[in-house]
Amino acid sequence: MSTRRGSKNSSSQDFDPTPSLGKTIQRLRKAYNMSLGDLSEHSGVAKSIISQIERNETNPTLSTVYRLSRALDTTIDEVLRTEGAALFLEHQTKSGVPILESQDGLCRLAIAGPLNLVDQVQWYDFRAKEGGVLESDPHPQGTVEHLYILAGELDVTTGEETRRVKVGETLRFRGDLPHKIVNVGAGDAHATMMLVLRQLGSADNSG
Amino acid sequence: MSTRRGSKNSSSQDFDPTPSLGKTIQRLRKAYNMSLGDLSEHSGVAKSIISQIERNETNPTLSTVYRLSRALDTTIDEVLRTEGAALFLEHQTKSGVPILESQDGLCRLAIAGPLNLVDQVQWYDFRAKEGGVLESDPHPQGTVEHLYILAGELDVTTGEETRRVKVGETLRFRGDLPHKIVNVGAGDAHATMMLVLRQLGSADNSG
DNA sequence: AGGTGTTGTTCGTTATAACGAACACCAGTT
DNA sequence: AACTGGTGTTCGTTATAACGAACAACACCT
Repeated sequence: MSTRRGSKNSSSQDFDPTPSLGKTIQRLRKAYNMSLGDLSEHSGVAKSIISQIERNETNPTLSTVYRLSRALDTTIDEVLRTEGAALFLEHQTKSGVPILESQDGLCRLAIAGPLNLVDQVQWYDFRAKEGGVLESDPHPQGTVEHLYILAGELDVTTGEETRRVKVGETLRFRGDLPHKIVNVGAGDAHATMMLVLRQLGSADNSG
Repeated sequence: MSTRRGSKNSSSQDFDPTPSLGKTIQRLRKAYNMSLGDLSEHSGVAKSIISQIERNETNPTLSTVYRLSRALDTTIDEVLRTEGAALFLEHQTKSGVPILESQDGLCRLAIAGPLNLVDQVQWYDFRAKEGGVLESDPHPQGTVEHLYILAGELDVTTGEETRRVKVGETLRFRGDLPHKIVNVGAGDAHATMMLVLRQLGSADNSG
């Protein structure tokens, strides 16, 4: 009944406490556009360990998970939460920040802006492979979305209207409606996306 | 103290990831009336380790925390949740099972019945030191509470009415009202308490 | 092509989490 | 009082989580 005796590949006896942990860490890391080295430096955890954790090859310590969680701006229990695997789009949250990522790798939306501004403005790096589609649920009322195309060609549909945008162009549209972005160009598409949230109080950023 | 050997910058990121973990584990263990040995056997974790975890003298592995969580009929999530320390009564939940315990040790309500019947009947071992008071919020509509006194003398107040019960007596009263049990005897009091929940559908124990 | 910087992985070493057995402690019993 | 069965703690050993450095795989330059 030894749990740890030969546990290398003995994944049968006591099944993985958190089968999704590795995947979750990796998803968050990528969503923040961090390399293993970045995350290592930022969290204080050796990158070799992070690599192993992501591949579920080790059985991390609480302190390790904790440090990673902090570096990823979330909490231990968020990270450990065994959420059902996402189908196409999944969105993590914590402070309401959507981190979108397509499972098949067609699209990725990575957080680019500073985390502490998350309540006012959210700033993403959007990349889509050929044919990639990103569908978004409506953001909060009053949200305005800006899209600046760095590469490729996109169709943006918001509400009933569709617009085509190319490299160098900027599109500004309502983010509080369901919207969809399709990479209609020949290769990869790349854009900077900014969400400006409606300011409610406006006086709340002290301290 | 240090998380590990000379860590990068052992400044702020080093504080205990889960200062409450040890306390939580211990509280749950005691609430289930388990000894370290019992929990060890039930969870597969060495009792020496459990002891150290409870005293926050080690930095457990996820798998360890996981096994403990399972044995305590809860999830890693619940166990790690940094809840504010309880004042007088605190109640853990998971499946709705109240585990009541007085911080100062005057009263303790320990789960006695099998966990899988938790939806139909909850069965506790109640102990109170001299002067101990247990106040309960109302249980779900239709709940009937039974109290069988094993030792001591208690005053039970439910709604507006108060009854005094002594050794050997049984009291049956509505549990869906706020109620209070006071140890009015000279020494410790001891009773078996059973909550019979109102059966709603009765067809829901498949899984 | 051959650097050059990046990525993630592998590898040997060290610190330590987990283990089991021995220990100390206390309450009940004879 | 000594004994007994239970509690929680300690102690030496073993397996391994975490580490850093060396490695490999890939892209991007010049």
